[in-house]
Amino acid sequence: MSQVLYISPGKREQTKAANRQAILDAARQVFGELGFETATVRDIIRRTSLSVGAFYNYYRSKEEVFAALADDGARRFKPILRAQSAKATDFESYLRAAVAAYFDFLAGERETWLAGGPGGEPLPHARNTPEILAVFEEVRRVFAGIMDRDLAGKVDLDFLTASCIAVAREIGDKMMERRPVDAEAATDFVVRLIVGGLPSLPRFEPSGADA
Amino acid sequence: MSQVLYISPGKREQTKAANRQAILDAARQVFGELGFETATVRDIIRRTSLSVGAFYNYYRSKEEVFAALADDGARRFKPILRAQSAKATDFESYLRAAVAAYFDFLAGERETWLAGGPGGEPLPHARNTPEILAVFEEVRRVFAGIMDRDLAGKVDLDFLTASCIAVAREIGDKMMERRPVDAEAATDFVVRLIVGGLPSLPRFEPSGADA
Amino acid sequence: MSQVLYISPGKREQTKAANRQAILDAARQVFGELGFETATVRDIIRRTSLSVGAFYNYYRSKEEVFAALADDGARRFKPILRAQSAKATDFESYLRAAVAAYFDFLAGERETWLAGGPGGEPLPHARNTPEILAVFEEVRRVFAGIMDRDLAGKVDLDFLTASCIAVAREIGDKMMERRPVDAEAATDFVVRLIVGGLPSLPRFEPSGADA
Amino acid sequence: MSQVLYISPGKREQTKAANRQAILDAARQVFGELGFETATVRDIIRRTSLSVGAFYNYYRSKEEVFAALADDGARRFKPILRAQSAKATDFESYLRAAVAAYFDFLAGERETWLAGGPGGEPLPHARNTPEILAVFEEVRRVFAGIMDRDLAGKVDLDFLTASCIAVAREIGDKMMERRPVDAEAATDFVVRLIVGGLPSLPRFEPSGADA
DNA sequence: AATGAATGAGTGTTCATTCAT
DNA sequence: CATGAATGAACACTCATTCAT
Repeated sequence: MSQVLYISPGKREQTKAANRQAILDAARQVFGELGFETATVRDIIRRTSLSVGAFYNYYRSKEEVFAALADDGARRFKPILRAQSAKATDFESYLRAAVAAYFDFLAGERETWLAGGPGGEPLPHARNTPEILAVFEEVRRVFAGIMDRDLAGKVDLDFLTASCIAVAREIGDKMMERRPVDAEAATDFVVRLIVGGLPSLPRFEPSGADA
Repeated sequence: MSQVLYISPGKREQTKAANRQAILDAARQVFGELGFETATVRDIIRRTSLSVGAFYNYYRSKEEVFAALADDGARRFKPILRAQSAKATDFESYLRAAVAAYFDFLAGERETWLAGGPGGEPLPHARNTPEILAVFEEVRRVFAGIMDRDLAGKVDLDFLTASCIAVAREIGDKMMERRPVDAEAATDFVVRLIVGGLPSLPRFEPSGADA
Repeated sequence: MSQVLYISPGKREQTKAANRQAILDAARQVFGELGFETATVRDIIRRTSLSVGAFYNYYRSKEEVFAALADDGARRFKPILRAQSAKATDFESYLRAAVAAYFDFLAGERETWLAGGPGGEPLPHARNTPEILAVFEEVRRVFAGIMDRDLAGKVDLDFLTASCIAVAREIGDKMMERRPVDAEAATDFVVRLIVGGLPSLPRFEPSGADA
Repeated sequence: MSQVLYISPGKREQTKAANRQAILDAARQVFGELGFETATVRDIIRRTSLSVGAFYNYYRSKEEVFAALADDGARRFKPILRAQSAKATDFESYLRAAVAAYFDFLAGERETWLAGGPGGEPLPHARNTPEILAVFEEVRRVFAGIMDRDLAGKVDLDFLTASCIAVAREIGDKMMERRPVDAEAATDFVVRLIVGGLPSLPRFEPSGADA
């Protein structure tokens, strides 16, 4: 027998990586536009030069691509957010750091936004890429931690966290739809709105009430 | 060979309307719990005394019930919102009126919220009843009008509207998850946050605004 | 509303029952010819005037038809076998009763044997209808009980049971391939062979050996 | 860019034969454990140091390995059986020789039997290795010849052959499941049962036989 | 009108087979 | 020759919609 070993990545490895990425990119678009349920594996591979079978060479199931996308987003965003918030000292700087990190992440994802399916209608309100959902989860955790330390027992934490996320999410989307994408201005808007509104919020005085 | 019994021939029109409503009610629950894609027509009629066939006597498709639900919500909410905001004089009272109207609407929908899937977990992000989405659209229009009159050219209207909607939506959901449902407190939270933050918002003074 | 109730079976019920049976018959053929794995649901419905969807109106899965067939066979055979063997007094009459019951059952199934797919090749050695497998299981149990009582400790029970089943099975198939089908002759052959051979079988003498 | 190493250019032919055999061995195991349909080509090559591609270098299809296995078994068994039965003088010695040969063949295949699925239950009716089926065909032919010579016109030859095969097959399987594997005892059981039963079999004396 | 069985396109997934490297 | 990624037909099963009753 003559056994042949190919050493060094070579073209094979390259295309493998490229295909993996192509599927990921297509999946990001499709999930974003259609949502997990509506999106079909065939929708994904149609945006690709691959076949159904090839999809399953790279990911074991529709769910796995979704998870891979989410992991990827969370993994890329987590260190940025951690680094930023480590430097922060009070609530405002925490908030600003987190929002700025999130908006930077979003802006970095720009290429994805620009894609726009070949034949499909780009559904308006569909920004539910698993990556983005994962990022929100991370932000939510950090925010909760931040506010717990600084503001506990004074304002309705649950409501406040929810509001921060909601505003950041919405303004983030709006920001991405504008040209040029101005992350600084958007960050400023969010932080001023929240921090400005904070003192006006109803408080439960000394005697501890619950939520 | 097949014997036919007509039971209570009564007011045809009455029962027709009742069936229409029964489907609508069932659909509201099901779409709320499962989302449009996951929900099946059979899921809907199962919560009804009707048959699949009857469903198609009243609505031409799954999509049509969804649309009907949206119309219904918008129709019921529009007059309330209009009446409330007619009495308002400045931005704060406008905002408060609109948010209060929305939260009242939500609270009135309570039965729906109480449903809770038979065997399943009350899916987290499944609060997208078409009615609710329609209400948001209406709120968005009114808000835009209000702010256009009072604040135009000074703050980023698009961002501000988006923020109001986002916060109202999120806090509305949170409110509904609490017992007892306290619409007044929730309204207060939203209004204070927004109105309190308003003065801190960046303004583009004399020179022209952008898009 | 006018509610209409159709009372008495009517044509609907009739065709339902007919379809159920048609699927069962088609499945018996297909499983017999192809085996459970190889047989596809489409193979089954192709032998029917129904659609894929209809199949699932009647049976929840491919496995369920298989089970239904097996249950049916076991249910029909069990009482016959029980009745026959209740009357038996020694091993020979037991054996004869059981074999006769099995061969009668087989002969009663004749229509099925005559079917023969429209376009497909009637694979030679494929008599593994779930019904028949179920019948064998039942026979095996009864035989084991019988021999346990009469012959325990003297001959290799496991070998003997296996031999009885094997011979009955094989001769049963052969019998069905002949015209006319002569159950009595076949039964006689099996019983004589086994009962005649029994005294020659090796025994483990007084001192108990194991199997 | 891709570096190619040829390892041990050695005797081409030797390794080719070895690979062929490796595939055959793996296939024997896999078909035995899983059956033809359930077994996948990947299941086979996974028990090999080869790749899917290599599989198709040696065999043109999954079916071809199956056939090759059958041929192999028949080829190996045929001479043994022939030799044994050449020495036989009457029916009993013929039968004993054939059964002994078959059981020896089976015992020689022991390694295969020992395999036992990695995670799964050793499927009950999955002893249909093509080799074994082929062996049966051969046995059937020899038996038919033997009995034709010795017993023609007196007993139902077709029934008797079928019974011999059925019993040998079944007892062979049982034998292989016991420890230690005792081919002699098993042979004795089969021969005594059949030969003992033979005189009791119904005969069609003077007048003509049917088919 | 009401019914619910029938339909068949569509879904996620598997697997024998091919072919560029 | 070996390799293993690519292919696409096939599978079991679901579900919106139609239609005979």
